[in-house]
Amino acid sequence: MYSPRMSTQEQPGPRERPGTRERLVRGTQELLWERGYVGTSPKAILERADAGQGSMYHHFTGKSDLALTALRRTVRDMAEAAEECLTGPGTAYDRVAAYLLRERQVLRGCPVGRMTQDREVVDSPELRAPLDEMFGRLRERIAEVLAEGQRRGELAGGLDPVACAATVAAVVQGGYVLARAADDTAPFDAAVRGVLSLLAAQVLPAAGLTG
Amino acid sequence: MYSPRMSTQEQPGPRERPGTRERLVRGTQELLWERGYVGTSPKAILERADAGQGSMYHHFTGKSDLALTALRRTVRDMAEAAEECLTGPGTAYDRVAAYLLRERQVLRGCPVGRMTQDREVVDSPELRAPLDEMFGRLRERIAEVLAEGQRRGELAGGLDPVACAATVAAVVQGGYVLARAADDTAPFDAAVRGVLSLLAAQVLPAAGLTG
DNA sequence: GTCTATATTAAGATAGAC
DNA sequence: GTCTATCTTAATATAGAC
Repeated sequence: MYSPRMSTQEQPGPRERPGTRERLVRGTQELLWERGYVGTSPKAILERADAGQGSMYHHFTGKSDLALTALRRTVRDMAEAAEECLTGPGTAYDRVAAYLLRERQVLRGCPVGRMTQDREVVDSPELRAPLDEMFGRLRERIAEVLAEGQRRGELAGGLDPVACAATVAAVVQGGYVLARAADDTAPFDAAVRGVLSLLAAQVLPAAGLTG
Repeated sequence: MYSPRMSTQEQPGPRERPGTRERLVRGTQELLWERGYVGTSPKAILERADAGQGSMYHHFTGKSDLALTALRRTVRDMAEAAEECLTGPGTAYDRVAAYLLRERQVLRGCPVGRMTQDREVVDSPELRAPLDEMFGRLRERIAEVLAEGQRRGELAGGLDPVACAATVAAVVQGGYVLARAADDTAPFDAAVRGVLSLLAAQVLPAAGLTG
């Protein structure tokens, strides 16, 4: 029974038009990023996905169900991008810097962080869970990288990996806020530059020159 | 012609019930904080202010006009609170620490920063202006405090006051995001602790012991 | 200045045909 | 699986009485 439709795990390449369900998810991802949960109406989703009312309520129980699916997808994508920076080559400082300096659409804000400003999202344990897990995991990974840097003698022993990991994650999220308020990426870049200079002061001299 | 009504600059004490206009502004401040701009309906405002439709459209041209008034008020209040910390006693580090550690309702988020996630706010030059001015002024003031600390020999000369000021402001705004995602104030506190420890490493030893 | 209608559009979901 | 009604409630604003 061949079918051109892909499974529910559909991940088509850019060449062919995705199925209706996939278009609904992707359209919702975009709209949640642009307008948040309250600002995203089923009507707007259907228009963007080029689908009818019936399709949405066939594949999902309603707006919150669809939003949950979209949010999980977005979180997965963001977590992968962060992990790539943090597992890259170089010292602990290099890897944290790679995360801080990675390409971002700063004025559009963070697709995940944005959701924390939505009452209906944070008030729903199900919708908040993906956010919680992503930011929790992110802070853990940064803390691990920093702690590893200490063990390798790259970073000062006095540095608190858990606290500084939260600082690094907060600088990114807060940088988005400052940039959007200014309608200018400069505050984001300045905030990143500032925390990097403070971290650089924790880098021990000549640690790698023994090899 | 005596009238019990106060002027348009009404600032009544806590004892007497404010006028209708004032109740509308305060109710809108609360709702914008809780639900953002899109999530705040005229109906909800009127219920909270215990006013009728007519009152709102008598005092204001509509939702955006009332929101602008409320937003300006909120911004003014926040700016005053920040300024109080930054002009307080002690070293530059002490004053920045006072700002970072001041009492906040972390899980409710920042009433000003929250607005940057609202499409209709950042897309409106008029509504975005108060946010822009407040965060711009905040970063300026922190930068001034840090630069003054350098001149006084309290802080390392290598520190970049403008960049680090953005970092400090971003840590607060990002701390809110992380805390709301976790439904726990711990990430906020950790982020503040982290940036304070990094700043403490920039404090020059024994600067004040010469007196 | 404040109130109660009223109007218009959208949000969010359901029913049932195809 | 998808479509087009249809439904109910809310958002936002106007009109005009008091």
